[in-house]
Amino acid sequence: MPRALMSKDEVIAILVETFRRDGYDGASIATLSKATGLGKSSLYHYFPGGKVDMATQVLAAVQAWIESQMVATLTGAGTPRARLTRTLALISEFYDHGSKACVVGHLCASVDRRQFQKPLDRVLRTWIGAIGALLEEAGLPQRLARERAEDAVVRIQGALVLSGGLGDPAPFQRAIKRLGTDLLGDAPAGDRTRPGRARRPA
Amino acid sequence: MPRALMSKDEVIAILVETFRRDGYDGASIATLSKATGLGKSSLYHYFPGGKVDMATQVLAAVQAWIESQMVATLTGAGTPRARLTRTLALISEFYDHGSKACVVGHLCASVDRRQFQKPLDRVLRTWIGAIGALLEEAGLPQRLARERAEDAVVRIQGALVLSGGLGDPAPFQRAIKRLGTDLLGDAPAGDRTRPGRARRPA
DNA sequence: GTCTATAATAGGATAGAC
DNA sequence: GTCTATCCTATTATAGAC
Repeated sequence: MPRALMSKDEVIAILVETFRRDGYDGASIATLSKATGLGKSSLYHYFPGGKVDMATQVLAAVQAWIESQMVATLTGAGTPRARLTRTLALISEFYDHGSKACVVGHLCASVDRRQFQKPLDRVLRTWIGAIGALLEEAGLPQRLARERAEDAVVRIQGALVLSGGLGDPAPFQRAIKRLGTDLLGDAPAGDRTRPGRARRPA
Repeated sequence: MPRALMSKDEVIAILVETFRRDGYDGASIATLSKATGLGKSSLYHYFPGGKVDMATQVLAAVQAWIESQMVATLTGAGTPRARLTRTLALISEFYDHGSKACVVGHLCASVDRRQFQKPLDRVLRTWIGAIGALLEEAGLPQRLARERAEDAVVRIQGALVLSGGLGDPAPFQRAIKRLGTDLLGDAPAGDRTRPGRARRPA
């Protein structure tokens, strides 16, 4: 029996890249076969459930990435402000500064989304929760922290949609910049509670 | 020769609904045929260029809708604040308060998006421009008005992605609420310049 | 674990009758 | 303008050899 040409993790990494480029509905088995360099049968060996199975395992990989990389950055050394800045840089890097789409966003919009609803839910809630925890640690009341964390993910997803549609990464880059100034502001989004502060953190 | 069963506008309206439900890549000609009640050949009569043609004409319809309905609301009677509130209500209604996706967002993420890049660009820029014009009229400096208008569209798109992924309209509803308090705030998003104001407009 | 081959279906698009 | 019938390709998925 032939040895594996690549690890399953490597296969999944290529699936992520292909799904984020073509979308879930836009990527066919043939596309994914070419991208991975594996024949269709090899793909079905790894993912007996076909595309739904692939999406499920892709989501598990994203879940693991968030729980390691992103959480590590959010809970690492330095002030909350510094950690937030590093997290935004990590996120920006992850999306190639706005020129690559989000696999999670594509899965959210896919026809089959209900078939992997649970892991999709989990990824989104983990992501929002991780950012929310940092904001709370930074002193924001829980309710506000959670709301702003949701807003952060909303803006990242929306900015990627806009940048994708315009074929221009600038909207994404502006959104990341805005998050750097908005998330740790001392007032609820929309409420203004303190006098003139420049946008630079302390 | 048989008479038209429905006007082209009616056909396009059904295409919009089908694309927003299944996505552009997720909707097949057969799907669209069933949804409209027209045979494939009838669809190709209206849209000789197939799905790309459909998307182009759908975008033209959205363009017309924004230039009439949305602009009418944004430039109608009342204070900028009142008009913004009415516009957000209009938008919320349009997305069925978060339970229906955005056809423009789906087109932004589609594989064929470059084939209707121009009308897609135009719709997005018109949309952002219309909101920006109101914010400017309300007294915001042009640069800030344009940035916040972009942020508004970003947040609407992102919230629809999130609500779609979670199967829960609540994130969208919260995003609309946040826009009601954020867009006309007297400081740049992220800057805080005035003391304690409640979120209710004057 | 990987491949080629193949089945069965769904997809996009067209022809031609009415 | 609409339909049925059809074409051809692509697609999903499986079978079976190695």
